[in-house]
Amino acid sequence: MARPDSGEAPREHAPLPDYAEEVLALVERIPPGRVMSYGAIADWLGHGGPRQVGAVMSRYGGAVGWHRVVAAAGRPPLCHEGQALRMLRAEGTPLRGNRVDMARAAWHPHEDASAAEA
DNA sequence: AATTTGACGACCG
DNA sequence: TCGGTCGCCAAAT
Repeated sequence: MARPDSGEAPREHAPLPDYAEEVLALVERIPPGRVMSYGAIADWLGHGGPRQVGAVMSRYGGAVGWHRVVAAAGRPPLCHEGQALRMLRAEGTPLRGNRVDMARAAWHPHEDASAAEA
């Protein structure tokens, strides 16, 4: 069984679309208590768009912290918002009613390489 | 190969 | 603040 590929995260046994690998890899980097918007992910990847990120999450999001991905307005996925809000709250994510306080919870990959701030 | 979908974003009223 | 509309771009059918 020769598999020339190595180094990929064994989160899925089947070959994922290139875009899905990038999205899932970034979603898994989101620390607890923080969230990222679909648009922010697409922007960080440098290509695609918020719709593409959402489309990937709908198919493969179940393997990652999908609840840490919210809309730019701070509202979690419309399909399971109650479920997501509960998990976000359990992680200590700053919520504001049924919406995430993006002003405090918005995370960016750059922060991970720049130590923690106040 | 073409069309439709999709866990959205920004804009408008 | 809320609801409706158009646009985006890759994946699935």
